[in-house]
Amino acid sequence: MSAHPTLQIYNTLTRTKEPFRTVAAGKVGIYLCGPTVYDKAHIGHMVGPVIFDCITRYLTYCGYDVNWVVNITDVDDKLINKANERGITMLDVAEENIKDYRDNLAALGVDQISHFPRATDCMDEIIAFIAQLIERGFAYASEGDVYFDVLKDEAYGKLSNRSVAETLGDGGDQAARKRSPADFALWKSAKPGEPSWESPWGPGRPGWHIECSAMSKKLLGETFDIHGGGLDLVFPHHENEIAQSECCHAAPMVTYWAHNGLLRRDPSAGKIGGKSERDAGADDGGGGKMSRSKGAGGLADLIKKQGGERIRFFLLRTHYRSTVLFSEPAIEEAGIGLDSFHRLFKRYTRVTGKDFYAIKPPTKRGAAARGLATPSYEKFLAAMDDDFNTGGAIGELFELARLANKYCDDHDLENAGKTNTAAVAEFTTLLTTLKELSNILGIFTTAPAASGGGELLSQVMQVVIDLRAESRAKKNFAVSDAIRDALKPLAIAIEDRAGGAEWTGGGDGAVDGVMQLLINLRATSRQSKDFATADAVRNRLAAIGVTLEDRAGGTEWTKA
RNA sequence: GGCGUCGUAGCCAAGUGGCUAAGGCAUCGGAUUGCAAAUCCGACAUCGUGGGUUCGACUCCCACCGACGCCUCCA
Repeated sequence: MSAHPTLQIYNTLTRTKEPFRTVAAGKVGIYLCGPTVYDKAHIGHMVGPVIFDCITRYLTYCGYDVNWVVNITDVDDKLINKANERGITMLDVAEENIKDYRDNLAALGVDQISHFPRATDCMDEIIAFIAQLIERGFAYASEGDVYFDVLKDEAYGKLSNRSVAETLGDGGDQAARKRSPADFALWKSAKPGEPSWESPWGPGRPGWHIECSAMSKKLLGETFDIHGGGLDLVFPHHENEIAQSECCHAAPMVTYWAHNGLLRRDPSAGKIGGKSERDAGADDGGGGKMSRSKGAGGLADLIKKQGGERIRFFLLRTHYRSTVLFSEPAIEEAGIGLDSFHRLFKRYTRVTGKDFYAIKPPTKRGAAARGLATPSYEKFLAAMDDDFNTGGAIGELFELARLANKYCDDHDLENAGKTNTAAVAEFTTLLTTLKELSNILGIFTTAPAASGGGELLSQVMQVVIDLRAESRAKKNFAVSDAIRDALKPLAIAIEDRAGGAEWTGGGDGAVDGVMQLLINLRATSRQSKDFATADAVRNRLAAIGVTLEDRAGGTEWTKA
């Protein structure tokens, strides 16, 4: 596959959208700055991985061979401090948080990463890189530290659009060792008791920026295609990376610098994990701010509560360069939209007897007969071509869902139209295209986890649905409606269909609730001398291994 | 202060120098349903304010107001 000229990518370096071209034909190298693993991840750490996962999927779909690297910074002051606080090693701190990070990525469906290098695994490359910078006159050793000589780099400041004069701070604690306050550390000498590595300049550890230059060179080469990260990394991190790599190689480091927007919790609270949160100190519960401790540990819990697909979908609704206001109600709202797709997938099964998640759509961009889906298909790709506009692309997914539902309605595919093979084929094409496009976004890749409550709930619900169907057949709507109403507080919804009722929802405690509903139904039936219904309840529960025992204080149920 | 980003309906959010400014949530009608749910159809925006450029701007330029980011660690 050759270049893809219709794709435009916004480049921070030029502050414009540019046509996409690659360093090597057909190949794309991507480097995304990953986390410093001194603590648990927060949702803001997922923005980059999710969008780059989509970018990788899309470029792969367009025929490129993508190599995507996400680094892990596992040596740093904060890790050392955290290890000391907790009385464990820096390595322990890193391992714990890397696991958390990777679990979170997996839950959000981020599975396209090719390499996951850790700074501590690349010490040789880092030291060699620093040595080369010294040799070429862009860095100098000073009292066991090594600094990058910013004044030697004429291009310094080009990414963040500032002059060296503007970057001059007070030089920090190590100012006395620097030639210029703007110089930054490539190697930091070890203080007593700190983890350290041997180097030509004495024992120490790498500065923050050098690992990315060394690791990207190792895995992607001196010049590669896309470098990503949060907008907050533009300066100083990425500016310094460019300085290091381009001075060392005398070649461009990256073609496109792509920075994602940051998450905020509240319109006035600043970015998540940002300054306003750190300054807030103890959690005062006010202002909608998320304290660092709460925010830092919250992602795994949030995923558990909301589900990874919802969070991914929520993040993808907005263009990646925008600021996103994050809140749980907003995620839940996104989930409501998602549910309408899940219902359509069940409808597909009712019509065709097949599983939506088992559909194998085309995996490469190209001409295929897409029938009624064609306009939306083209708009979807046009949106992705325009700087990976996932928000616009998702709009087309909803459009496809609407078309599919309408087609199903118009052709009565769940009933009489089921045998209309041409119509079913057209309907299938709509769903296949929906699968093809949602694969690019990495959503709807696997069926949602079964409702909480497990197998017993499914069995008991079947009993409830059967009983209700019989009531309806006898026009005994008082009973059938009472059942449906009683399920509502348990977060279980019933939908009546031509082929029988379907239920969704439930969760922890739902089994008890449903059982109580049946027990109550049996009691009221007995009161109204409807012994047929009362006995049916007991007998059918017995058939699934549940026995009812009437006691003085009420009826109890047990599962064999 | 310097350098940037942004301001589209009740909320979220695409997009365009000129036909009806996507889509989602919510709300209100209608079809359908025993009643619901689901689904479909329909209603719901003079695009922050004020100027300018233009035959024509929400889209380009300037100013102002407001929000946010970076300039120190940060995805």
